[in-house]
Amino acid sequence: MSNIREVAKVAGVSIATVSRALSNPEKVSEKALKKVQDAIDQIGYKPNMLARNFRFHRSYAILVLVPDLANPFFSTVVKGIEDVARKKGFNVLLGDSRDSLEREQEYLKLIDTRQADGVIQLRPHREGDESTFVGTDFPVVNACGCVGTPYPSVRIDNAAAQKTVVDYLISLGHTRIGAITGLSDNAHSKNRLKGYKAALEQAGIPYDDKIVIEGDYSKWSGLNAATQFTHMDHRPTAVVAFNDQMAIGAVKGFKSAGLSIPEDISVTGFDDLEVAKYIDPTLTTIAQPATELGHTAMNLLHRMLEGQELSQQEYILPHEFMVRESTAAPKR
Amino acid sequence: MSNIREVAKVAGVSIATVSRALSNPEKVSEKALKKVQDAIDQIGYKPNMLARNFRFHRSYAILVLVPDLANPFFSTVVKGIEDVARKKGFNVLLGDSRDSLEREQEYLKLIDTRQADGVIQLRPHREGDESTFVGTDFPVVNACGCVGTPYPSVRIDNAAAQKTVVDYLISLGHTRIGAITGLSDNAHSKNRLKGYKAALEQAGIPYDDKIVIEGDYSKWSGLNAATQFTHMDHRPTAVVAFNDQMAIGAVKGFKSAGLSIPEDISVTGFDDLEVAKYIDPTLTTIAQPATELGHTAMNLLHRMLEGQELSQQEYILPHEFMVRESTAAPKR
DNA sequence: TTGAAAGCGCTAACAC
DNA sequence: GTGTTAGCGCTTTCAA
Repeated sequence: MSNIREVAKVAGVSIATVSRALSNPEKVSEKALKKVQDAIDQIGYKPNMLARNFRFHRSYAILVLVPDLANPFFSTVVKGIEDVARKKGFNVLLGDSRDSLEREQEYLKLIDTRQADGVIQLRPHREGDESTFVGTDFPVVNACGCVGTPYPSVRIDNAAAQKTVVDYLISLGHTRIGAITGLSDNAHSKNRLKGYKAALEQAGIPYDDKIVIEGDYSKWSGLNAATQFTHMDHRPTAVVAFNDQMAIGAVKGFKSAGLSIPEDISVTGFDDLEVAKYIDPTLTTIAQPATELGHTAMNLLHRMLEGQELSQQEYILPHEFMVRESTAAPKR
Repeated sequence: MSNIREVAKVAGVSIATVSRALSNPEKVSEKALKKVQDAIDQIGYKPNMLARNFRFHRSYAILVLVPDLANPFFSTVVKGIEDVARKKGFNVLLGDSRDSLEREQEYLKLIDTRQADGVIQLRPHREGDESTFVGTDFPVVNACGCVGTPYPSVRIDNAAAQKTVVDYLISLGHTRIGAITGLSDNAHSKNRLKGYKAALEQAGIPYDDKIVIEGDYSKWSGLNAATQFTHMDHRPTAVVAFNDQMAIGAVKGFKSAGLSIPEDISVTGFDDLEVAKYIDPTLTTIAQPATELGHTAMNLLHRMLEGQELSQQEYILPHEFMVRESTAAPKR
């Protein structure tokens, strides 16, 4: 493999001139520039970025920690991140943590060993994260997290979004509204639950934890929850799932039990996966701006990497409430 | 940031000893090893992999070129790749090409500049690829491609799989079977079409290109194709979509037109996305072993990177035919 | 078993 | 505008 020295020899200049021709062409004479260019073309020289990065103590790679790449919501965010990473000259290192702190730690070693310059975390901040993510010497930004993240973050207002959904159901006449949450210690779940409760309270509907079932954001857990709802004496007339995957599972569960949606029971989701428009019935849900979340996160991280100050710590992107076929007024 | 020299000083040994203690501990005396270990602990030394990789002329990263990360099939394959990459000590660099050759070229520069050691390509080989992927000095493996890939590859037998589907429909009594293909120059599409034609021919059913509609693997194109089918005079009684996304779109299209599935028309997919089990009706489809495709691809690439010879060029993994609710005998 | 020293490819003072 | 040279952190020959 050719190197800068070889180019210098062929061009009849010094390696410094070659280096400058590549990085600061304005500091090199026309004539030298041409000689260097010709030499490069002639021997097919490609700069060794490994050496360059080593010199700069920078990997020009960022680590994206994603809980589950197979979830289309996350993969869309990652696409957004990658978009702008490319433009800024950064590579994206993939870290699918499977929601395991241990695997996450494993990936974070890439930072210690200089193989990544910064991190974008795609899960809500947790209590125990203080030691690993806060006050560290590497830049971290959180995308699609929650209120109260102690480092720069970009997200939607989860509580407000979920409240909108429940407000709407109440406006349709529902008074017994169930929920399928995420795991109880999941911050998203807590926030969305807050919105759910706020809507109920505002309408004077008492909170009943018997119709709040814990899921884990998987389709299967949604199906499972639906089955539990169908066996209840005083079954809800509407169920809000805290993400689309569980909503899809719930729809299947209710249908399998012989219920019609939305006639017998309304169902809502959260995320607005592409498939939400295709299932039957189409899903009423909250659209998160997945791509923009990714764009913004990477832009923030890039600014941090450049040593710029951020004007805000928290960026809240607008969500959209998508009313579709899976919701209707309760039967009377 | 601490370096090996600092460790050496604290430990009272030479940097060579520290280096050896780290990479070849068996070549260092017990005593020295302990001194080094203590020093490392004391100053919290972490080796600089940027320097190490530079020395070895290796990035220990592999580039995964994926046509569309938002497609759950691909993201699952990528998860599989990442699984074993991690275990082998390789990082995964993400390259979402959006099916654009230009973006792909852009990513391949990572190879020229030594930022990636090899490539896994997740799309079928094309004619024009000869120059970029064949006879190059970097290792490439193709995953989920097609027959006739001129470099190591792992895939299923697309033609046979699609033939199984059509055979099954014929066995149910269908004689007018439509198809929703991928883009006409897509090799997967060509292969699956081959299986489709083979099944028809075997059953003595003439091929009719009026009921073969070109899609682009997106849900939308499936929906679109279904609309076209519903407007036909002599409408098919079954439609095979060449992937699940288009099948999902087609199901929606047919339902919107007032048709029942499978009573009025049978629909099949290809891939077996998780959601195929959840939509209504559940989708009859071909299950590709997405995770295993990823595992195998990375294992192959790793062997190539280690300079080992591969015993085969082509690895064919078993697929599975999943019969679900979206197919039934035609009405008579 | 250990240490001294060269060198991987590149950049950036510094001197001319 | 250009060249010489030191050095980034690490591994590895070679010699002791």
